[in-house]
Amino acid sequence: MKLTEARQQFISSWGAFGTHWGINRTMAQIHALLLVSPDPLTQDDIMEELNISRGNTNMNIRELINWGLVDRVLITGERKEFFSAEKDIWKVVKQIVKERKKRELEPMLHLLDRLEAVEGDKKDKQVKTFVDTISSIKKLGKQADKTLDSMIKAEESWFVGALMKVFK
Amino acid sequence: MKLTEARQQFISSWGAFGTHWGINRTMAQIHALLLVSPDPLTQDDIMEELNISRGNTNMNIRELINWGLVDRVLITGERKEFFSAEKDIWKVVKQIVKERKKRELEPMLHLLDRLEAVEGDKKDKQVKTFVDTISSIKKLGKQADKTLDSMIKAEESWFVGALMKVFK
DNA sequence: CTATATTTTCAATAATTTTTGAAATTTCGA
DNA sequence: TCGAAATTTCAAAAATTATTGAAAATATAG
Repeated sequence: MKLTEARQQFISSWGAFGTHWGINRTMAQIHALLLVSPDPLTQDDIMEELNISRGNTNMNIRELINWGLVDRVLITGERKEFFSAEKDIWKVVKQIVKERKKRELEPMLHLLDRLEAVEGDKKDKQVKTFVDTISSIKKLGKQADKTLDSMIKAEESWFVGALMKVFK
Repeated sequence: MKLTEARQQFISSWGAFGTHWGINRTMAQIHALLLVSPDPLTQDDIMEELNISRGNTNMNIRELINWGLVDRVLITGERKEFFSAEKDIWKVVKQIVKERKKRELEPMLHLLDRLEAVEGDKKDKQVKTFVDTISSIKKLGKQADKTLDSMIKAEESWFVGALMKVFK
């Protein structure tokens, strides 16, 4: 397979992959493009390569910057802004975990705290099932929260080596 | 907070949560409803409780059954089908991990295998960056794959206790 | 400061995904 | 086997989400 074709396949699959994870196709494609680009790209480079409009490109680049996955790069002598993606995949994963934990897991845990305190008699089957369900989700969620915190702090080499031993 | 309100909040939040994970709102809401229902429900119960159409209800129940999160339950003396959700949250998480691994991670790893074999001179910066990116994603992906395999086999009690020690 | 290049915004449009509801099919008791 | 109840299907409509493109805002060179 030729490089051009391989790049296209990667970009398109990364885009499709993203949609399964609540990330829009274009954002994932821009990310993929920057991942396989040795040098920083401008907005125009990205527009041209992916055949998307200026507005779309701009919005999604900014979103990637918000996620901490892409950086603005200043190149001396150039007026335009350049963009480059973090290439260390372990850092990328940790960054995504960190953001999603903050945006989704933590608010969910706070909600569960409030819901667990529902009024009513625990002998009522409805109440009991509700409280039991909420409690068990909360318990697992809190555990996941702690585990992810540790993961965010961990080194890849450590992760790759040590985790396998634990999970036997 | 009253039970009715708490249930509604849970169902609605679980639905919103799902949309961030590529699961449609209704499917997540049906799942939430079944999670907090002590007894199995019929399609009509679900339609009424969530105010959704018969077709929508039917399709999403079927999808939940495909995911292995909901079971058809036969109740003697009743003609209608009843549905109930797996209540053990650890089993639910393992089931979701198992399915997503099969549907998303594994195909992605196969693609990466093919893409890694791109033609071209590794001294070419474009080629080198491409291959390096693909390789590092593949490496982490394979590691995640193994780790998830072990997790799928693990007991919750073990997970909760032991994992924390590892992640310091 | 001015002119121009560049970036950002956002209302309108397009594309995609979800939902409906009625018709077709299947199931099962009598 | 028949007929009513239950389930499934799926084309059309609605809702949601993504994309465009042009105008506004901003930044910078001269």
